[in-house]
Amino acid sequence: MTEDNNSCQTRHRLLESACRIFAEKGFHKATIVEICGEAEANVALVNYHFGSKRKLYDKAWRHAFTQAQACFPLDSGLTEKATGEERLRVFIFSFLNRLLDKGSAGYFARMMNREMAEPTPSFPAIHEEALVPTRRYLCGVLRGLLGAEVAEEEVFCCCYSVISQCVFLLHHLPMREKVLCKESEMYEKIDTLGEYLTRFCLGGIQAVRK
Amino acid sequence: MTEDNNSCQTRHRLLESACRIFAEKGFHKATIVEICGEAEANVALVNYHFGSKRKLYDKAWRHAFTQAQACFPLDSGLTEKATGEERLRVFIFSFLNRLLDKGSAGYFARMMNREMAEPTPSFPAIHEEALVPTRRYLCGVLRGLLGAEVAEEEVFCCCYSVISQCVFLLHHLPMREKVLCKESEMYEKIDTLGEYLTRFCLGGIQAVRK
Amino acid sequence: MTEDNNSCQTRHRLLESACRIFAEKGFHKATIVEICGEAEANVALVNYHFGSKRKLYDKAWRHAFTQAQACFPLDSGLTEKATGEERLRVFIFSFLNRLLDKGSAGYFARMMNREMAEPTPSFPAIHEEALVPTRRYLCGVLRGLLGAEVAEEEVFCCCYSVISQCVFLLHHLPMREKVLCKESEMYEKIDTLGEYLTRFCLGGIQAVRK
Amino acid sequence: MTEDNNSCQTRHRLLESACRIFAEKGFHKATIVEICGEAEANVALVNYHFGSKRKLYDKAWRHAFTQAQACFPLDSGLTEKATGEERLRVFIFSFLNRLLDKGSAGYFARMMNREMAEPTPSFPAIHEEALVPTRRYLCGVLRGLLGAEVAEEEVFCCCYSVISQCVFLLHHLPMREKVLCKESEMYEKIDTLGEYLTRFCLGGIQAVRK
DNA sequence: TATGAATGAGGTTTCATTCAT
DNA sequence: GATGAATGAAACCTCATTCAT
Repeated sequence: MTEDNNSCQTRHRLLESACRIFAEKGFHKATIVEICGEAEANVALVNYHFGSKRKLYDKAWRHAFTQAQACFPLDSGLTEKATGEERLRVFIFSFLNRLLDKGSAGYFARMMNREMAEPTPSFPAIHEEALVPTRRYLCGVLRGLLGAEVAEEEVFCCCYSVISQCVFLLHHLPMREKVLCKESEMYEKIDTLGEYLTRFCLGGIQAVRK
Repeated sequence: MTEDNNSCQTRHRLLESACRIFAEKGFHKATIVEICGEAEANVALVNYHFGSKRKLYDKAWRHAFTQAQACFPLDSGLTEKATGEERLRVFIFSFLNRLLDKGSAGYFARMMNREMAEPTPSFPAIHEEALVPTRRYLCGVLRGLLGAEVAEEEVFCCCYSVISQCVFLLHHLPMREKVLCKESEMYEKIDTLGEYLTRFCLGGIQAVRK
Repeated sequence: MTEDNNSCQTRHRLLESACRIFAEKGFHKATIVEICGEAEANVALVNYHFGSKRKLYDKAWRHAFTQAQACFPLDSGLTEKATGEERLRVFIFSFLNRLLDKGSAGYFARMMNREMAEPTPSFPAIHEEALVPTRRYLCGVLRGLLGAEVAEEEVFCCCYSVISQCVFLLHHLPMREKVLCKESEMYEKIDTLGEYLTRFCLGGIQAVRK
Repeated sequence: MTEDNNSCQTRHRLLESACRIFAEKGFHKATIVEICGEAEANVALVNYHFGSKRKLYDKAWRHAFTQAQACFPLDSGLTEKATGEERLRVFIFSFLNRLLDKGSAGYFARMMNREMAEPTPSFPAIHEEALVPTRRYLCGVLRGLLGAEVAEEEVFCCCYSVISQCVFLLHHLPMREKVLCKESEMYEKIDTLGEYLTRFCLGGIQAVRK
């Protein structure tokens, strides 16, 4: 936040618009004209403030990631004494919140959604700075549940199992928006959903542990 | 399929190229020039034969879906006496094969990968014709495992749990290509992976059933 | 000429306009819009026919060089028995004509004028294909005048002496156009000028030969 | 030069940067941002101090010309008794030094190199203030060598012959940088080169004089 | 004097689509 | 059926210049 000093309002407005529009349309379909239009700024200002569309995107995903982390920490409210099950539950709920938030805390997840299907040149940096740390945290939680004798590879697979089920919801967002699939209304209720996922995953983990 | 009569070779070549390139690059980044280049056809022929890029895409995903179904039926090799567990295992393996196939049987899955993250106007039709039937089949399998007293909603959730874990692999393909994440090498082995997923999902289902 | 088949008139018009405008304004100040305007063609056609502005330039200088060679061959009218002095005179006159021609035979020289002061990425190819052969021809002529015992380096210097004096005229064109320097009116008379240059250079060559 | 009072350091830094960058890239390819970047000044200051890019260029070439004159006077070290040949030799060496100097004494020559190929609106003033006086001086030297009965026009031609051969070297600099033409290595040695040019020109002059 | 921000015009390129043959 | 040429809209980027402070 110190380097992105908001001394310039327009610059900040551009960043906000960029986050929203990149999240909504992805890097390629988002246009500078649209971002500037929303920020009520001249198109040349993107290049003035950020250098290029790509560099703006780099600032934007970092900005969005910071907001997601701040709003929904992965270990929110956990004490040192929390059990592995509690840690997993909290992770799942935090992750779901990040994924389903319709405001600025959800921008990063939506950007990642596109990034996975159609990576931009920024992907390696995103992976390094945002995805790997998250995965590492979850692996730690899962190791606690699986015990020491389970192979690292299986911890890793469980990690993907948990994440994939959460992410698929987001993956599913456009489907729901387009198709209005009434059966999936329950997905709106994060509580119900989180409980279900926790239960399912704990069952799966149990089975993996043998 | 009768209208797709291969009376015209060029038209067929265009369709094949379109499948490959739409699968590789997605609808938006694929260009007509490239598709025609690969098919050794004139650019005007896309519009002549199909009307527009969008209509070509419509033919292409259907074509790709047909191929995926033909190569990897979801109930491949099952007899009437097969248990629920066997049915689930076969589903997972078939689905994984569709997802990871590098040839024409994998085109549809890769198109869907993009379609989920960035739906085109064709999405509703795809959903209706391809995704819903698949989901319905899997729900049947899961109902057999969960028993009659479990709510429909929970069957539905399990269905998403199974599918999401499979799909995430594909979702992860570009990431793996870009980042060369060595830890996930085991994902190459469909056998190992399928067994893992079957075990994890059966555990999860067990937990949901209580 | 065989690959630049003029089967397409617009393409040919574009090439002609490009030669004229690149010669007049140089690569950087010439704009695609202007070239297409003169050729009465859509701006996208440059990229359609040639791929990019740079590739158009590549076609253009080659086209212009071909025209210059065809109009004013360096050995125009020489027989096998021609003396060294006659060969030098013919070279100087041909070269002057290429430099001072106001039509298409002079385009290449004017392009080179810019290319020398501000080389484009095409320069190495130009040098290789156009400049080196010309220099090699003149060096042959000069070797005949200087005799066998003069060092290669000195032949080379004389070559530059001859060329530089010719080229400077062209170099001087914009000056004349801008300043209307009446003293230099004689430069218009290629005859007078060519005789002067021949005399001066022969004197210089004599002095170098000792 | 009194108006160029160095009361303002920033203004002076801008002028210095402008000289260097205009010499390196020419008027058109040099950008205000780059000049100001090198001078560590704000982009608005060019217009504040000089009015426009063009007016900055006007100050710059004059500044550069002054430096060239100060470093390498055309009659450096000559006494009143010096012969015409000595005067010519000194002129050629001074001129070569101005052309080939890599520091600030060479900026003007490099600006002229571009100016000749692609004149800016400043050209008439440059011609009047810088080029004509130099030419006039050389004509005086040549008149001494040619004698009184040779026509003014021929003195003028000889003047161009001398200058053109010198200038061509600079004209050739970018070519040498791009193409690494090893044959011309000797051109690096100003001594060798100056002697050669003096000899060649004296021979030419002799021939013109008949 | 100096600054950071803002502007607008203009440039190249890409691409789906259409036209005439 | 098929072709090559042509079109126009839209995208990103650059840059000299100007404004408000």
